[in-house]
Amino acid sequence: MTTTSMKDVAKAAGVSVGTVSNVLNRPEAVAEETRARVQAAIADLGYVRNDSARQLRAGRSRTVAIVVLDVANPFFTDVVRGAEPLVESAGGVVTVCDSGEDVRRERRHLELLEEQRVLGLLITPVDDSSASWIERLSGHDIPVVLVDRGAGRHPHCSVAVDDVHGGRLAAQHLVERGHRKIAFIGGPAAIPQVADRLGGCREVCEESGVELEVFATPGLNFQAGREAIEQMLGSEDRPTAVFCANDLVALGALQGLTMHGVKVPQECAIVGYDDIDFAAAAAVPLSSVRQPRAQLGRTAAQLLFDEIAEGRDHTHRNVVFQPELVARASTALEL
Amino acid sequence: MTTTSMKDVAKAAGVSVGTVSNVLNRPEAVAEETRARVQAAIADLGYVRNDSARQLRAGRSRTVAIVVLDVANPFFTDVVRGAEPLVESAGGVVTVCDSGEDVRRERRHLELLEEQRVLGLLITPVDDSSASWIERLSGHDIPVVLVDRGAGRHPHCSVAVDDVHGGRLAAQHLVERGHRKIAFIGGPAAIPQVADRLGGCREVCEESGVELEVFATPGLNFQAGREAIEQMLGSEDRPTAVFCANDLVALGALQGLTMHGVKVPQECAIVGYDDIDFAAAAAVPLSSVRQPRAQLGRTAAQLLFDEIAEGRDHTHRNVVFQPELVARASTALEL
DNA sequence: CCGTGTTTTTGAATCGTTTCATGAACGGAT
DNA sequence: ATCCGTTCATGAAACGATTCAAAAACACGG
Repeated sequence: MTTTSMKDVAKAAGVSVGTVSNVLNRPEAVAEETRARVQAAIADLGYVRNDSARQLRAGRSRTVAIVVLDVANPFFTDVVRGAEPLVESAGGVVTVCDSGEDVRRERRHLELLEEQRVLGLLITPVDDSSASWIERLSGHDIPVVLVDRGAGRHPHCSVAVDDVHGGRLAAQHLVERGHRKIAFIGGPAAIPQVADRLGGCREVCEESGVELEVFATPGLNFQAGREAIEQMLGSEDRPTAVFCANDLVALGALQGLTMHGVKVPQECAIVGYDDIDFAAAAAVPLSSVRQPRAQLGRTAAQLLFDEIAEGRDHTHRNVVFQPELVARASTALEL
Repeated sequence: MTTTSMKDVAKAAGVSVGTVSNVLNRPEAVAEETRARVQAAIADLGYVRNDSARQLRAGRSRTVAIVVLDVANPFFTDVVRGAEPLVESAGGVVTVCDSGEDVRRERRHLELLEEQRVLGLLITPVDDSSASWIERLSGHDIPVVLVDRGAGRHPHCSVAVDDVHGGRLAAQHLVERGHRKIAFIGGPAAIPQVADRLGGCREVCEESGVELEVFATPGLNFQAGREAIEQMLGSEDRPTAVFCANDLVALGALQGLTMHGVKVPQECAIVGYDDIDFAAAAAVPLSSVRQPRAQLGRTAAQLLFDEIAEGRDHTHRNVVFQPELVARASTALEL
């Protein structure tokens, strides 16, 4: 009843454990006839390799962990999809961890991943407070690549999109459309992406003398967008356009506005961020700032394996992509 | 440079490894003063437990694996979200594997999970061909719970939703709305959920003499929905309503119809399946068959831990939930 | 039949924990 | 001083694979 080990297989095939191991790992190094005998024994006993033992010996697992802010956000699933093929073709396995924008959850994951001696880590940190934890991992020889986030002066590779520029694009677009009062919806402000997008937006507003009102949300999801709209509709001198920190928030905002009979874009325009697939399929197709999601993931994985390969004499690289604005109905000029 | 182990900690603290282990696992069993000394050494050396060694000794990992058809489908992320709290409160960890509706990918995951000696498995199998593989795992003492899928006569616990009934609900709704020719969009037909939903739909159509045309798709995503519409619009005597195997397909279909200037619901009604959050926020809010997603996940995890706890004398349970139809604009009667 | 070179196989050492039987240390009662 | 009961600490034996130096088996020319 207890699980069968290599020893059992060895006994059944009348060989030593070393030979069984060879059949599994370097079949070409064992004689045709022996190999067959061992393989028969394996099939017979239903033997399955024990990965813990393997890893213990190897000192490292084959797992690449990706820690994201929200697995339910299509943006991140696309990033993961971009990274997977590369990892798998390198013989690795991907494991996805959801921090849920919560520093404590993130830390729990990091602790666990370190105990598991993962091969590498791709992470979109919740905020700057994670920095020391992350450095701890890379200090323990676990290469780390920051995703959707510049490394700043942190000692890591990174793949990011210029969020300040993205924020500018969105704001410029709205200003060009003639809006004189804009709302920004998003939060928590500690999330760097949020801060940067807002920052870019604010720059443009100041440059062009447009009023900006900020509605902070506790998270970047559907729900948050809807609630922020409730708040916004309460205020007098309502903004004529909203820029949302991501598309989920924007979809929530859109639904909130629609529920209150506010016409989009005639009475209130919307710009989102990420250009997830659902954006184009929304009630009113959303204008959005597009990021190269899959490429973000692919490049991150690439940097990770480069770092692993180069070992000691590796120099960190920081790749920055430029976002672009996709204009759709939610910011169309009134007909 | 090499990782520090318990031995190093023991030496630094001037105790034996057994004691260090005790500090970590049963701190109350070691004297106050010693404990402090060991903990200081741990912090000093930056010691991190090696999980592989732990698992090797324990013979089991603490990981509960969830294998889903598509991580990007909000239906599944909600199921996962439902399961997570229970698993974590039991001291476990969740790992999500995406089979992408591909039997081969699914099998690769299963092989790996078996090698990892996971604590348990929650799986939505791609189709029936997985059955023998899955039984192999449970034969090796890894409890398995089927998710969103009845166990039939397979020896497992299961949590499912009555898809045949769901299909009936959708069709009935459309028939009541006066439609005389309905299209079903979805596939591959080998996926049981697809077959059942179509089956229920077909029953109702036959009972009420309504014509049914089936458009098979290679997958259950956005893209598939859009392509099926291209095909449907080509045919003469076009159906006046479509029932889609899930909401992603429905959203794709909606976009396809809109792009071709076909008005929803006036010229073509749509019913989706799953009632994901995006359904209500779609261009035309989607009518959909709702499943208790989170509860599905929660119950599955519950059954899994029950099985683990009961051990030898466990009897498999099969829970079936009933779906309900949520009517929205996409099937509203013409105004 | 021997020596030499090549191909296979062996088996002990190792990875880092946890567990557990054993022993040490100590206090208090006799 | 001795004995007993607690409370703590010890260290060796697993767990199951991989690795590698060394032994065994074989081939073949002389």
